[in-house]
Amino acid sequence: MTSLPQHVYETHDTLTLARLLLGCELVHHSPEGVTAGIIVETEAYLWGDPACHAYRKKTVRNAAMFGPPGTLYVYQIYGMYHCLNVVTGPEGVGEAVLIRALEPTEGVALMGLRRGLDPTTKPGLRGLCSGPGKLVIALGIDRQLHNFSSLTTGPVSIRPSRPTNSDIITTTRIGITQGADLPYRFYFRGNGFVSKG
DNA sequence: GTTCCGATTATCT
DNA sequence: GATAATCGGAACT
Repeated sequence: MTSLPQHVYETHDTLTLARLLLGCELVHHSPEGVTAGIIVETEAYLWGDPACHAYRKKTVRNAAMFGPPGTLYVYQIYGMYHCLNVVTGPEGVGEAVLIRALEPTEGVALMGLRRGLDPTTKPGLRGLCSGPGKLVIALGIDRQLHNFSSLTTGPVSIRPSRPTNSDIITTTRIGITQGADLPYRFYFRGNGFVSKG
């Protein structure tokens, strides 16, 4: 239950945290049970970065990004899915790390239930959390409940874990057109739970 | 006021 | 590989 202390979020910049969070375990203590997985893929969104939601101005949607580091930023994407971010950078500065994929460690059955996996066409453990929208569903993350939630005091937390692989690959980010050339995506080499690559 | 388009995914061909 | 599903900002008129 030893989760990352608040000062970890406060004393590292966004790009450092994007790499530091790899290998840590994202845990959600929900009423239905505990679900968790090791973070194996992240992306950084920085101040002044055209792909960052906080690039233009503070809105109702991106308000959580301007909160203190260690806050959750959950937003709806494509009108039907959600993405989970760890807010980074000083309060008032809109930066965050997008969690793109997890290697499931706890509550696998519950995750499968939430994903509505058909046993006959089950994608298996690998497809359970191998994408930002998928892991939000699998962990039971709800924007109403968890946007603005603190990773240090709330139901969703991050704790240090064994490094599944210390070999980190750096590439460009996925699914964006602005700032597409920036090397802000990080993932473990050879890890089968990464969304792509 | 209206149109366009995404930090995606499942389900086709 | 292509596309539908679906909605709130942003960028227009």
